[in-house]
Amino acid sequence: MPKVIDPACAPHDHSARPPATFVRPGAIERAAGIFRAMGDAPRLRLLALLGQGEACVTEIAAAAGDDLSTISQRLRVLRNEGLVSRRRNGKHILYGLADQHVADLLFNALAHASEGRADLSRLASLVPPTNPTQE
Amino acid sequence: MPKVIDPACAPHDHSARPPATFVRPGAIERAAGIFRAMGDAPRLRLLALLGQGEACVTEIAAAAGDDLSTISQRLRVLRNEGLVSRRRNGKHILYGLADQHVADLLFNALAHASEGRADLSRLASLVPPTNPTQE
DNA sequence: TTAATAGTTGAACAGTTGATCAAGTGTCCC
DNA sequence: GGGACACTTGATCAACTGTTCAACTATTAA
Repeated sequence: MPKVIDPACAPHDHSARPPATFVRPGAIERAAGIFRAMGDAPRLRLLALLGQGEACVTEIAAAAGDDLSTISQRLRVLRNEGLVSRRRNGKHILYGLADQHVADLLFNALAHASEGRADLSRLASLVPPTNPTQE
Repeated sequence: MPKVIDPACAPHDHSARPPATFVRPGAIERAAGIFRAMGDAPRLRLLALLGQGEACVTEIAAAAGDDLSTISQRLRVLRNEGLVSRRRNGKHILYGLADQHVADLLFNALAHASEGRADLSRLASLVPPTNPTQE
């Protein structure tokens, strides 16, 4: 039997550790908000769609097979966390990913989610290296 | 007033777009699960703590000022999504970040959350380039 | 102005989730 | 074995979240 070197909670000291507030508390809360907004499959699918380019609400609703109102509510959540951009074009309102950071986050997560069982090269097309929201 | 070039939903065609299933559906669901697990401030703070190195439950509970049971429940959620590693050391169970991917995700999110108003150099110490769970 | 299209917002309801407590398992030491 | 310590698990309950429906605002075209 492998004897444990230290009887207690060995290699690290039990009390001489810097407090959890190593990173400013506000950042944690904001990051959690961002994750919470992305932590819903329909909403994440919506973001993935926007990763392919801008789209108006009607278009998104058609692609998702959902109600306009439902899509609008989902977009509101994403917008509240600053994850999507919004601009008007006539009668339509075009949504897109807010910035490259969001695209990176999305890509990273999908890469992790597909780890070891899907070819990541397919994911690359989701978020091209150039800015997805060209203007 | 700037006249709109196209009367309808201009620059992109309204129906000639590949379906949202550009990335396999399972990956979206898993990624959403990961985000959901990280989308809670106490849980994210816990992950940030583990980013500094392994820790046992008692230690985490002390740092967070929370109940053992509460911490255990939070760890269960994170473990269900494969975000943390677990190994026994005598009476204690040491938790850590599951892999570098999780660390990257964490770092990326905190970087985005602090965008433009905090120096990111501080965050770098949270997730060192070397693997945080040395064995 | 009126009608039609496009989207947002508020309320209500069902489903989910997180904290807490009590009871359980596993490991160490005597 | 027995007791102490270190967790885990199941149940309960309050709080939150997502969807739906109805009513509302905004833009365009006639």
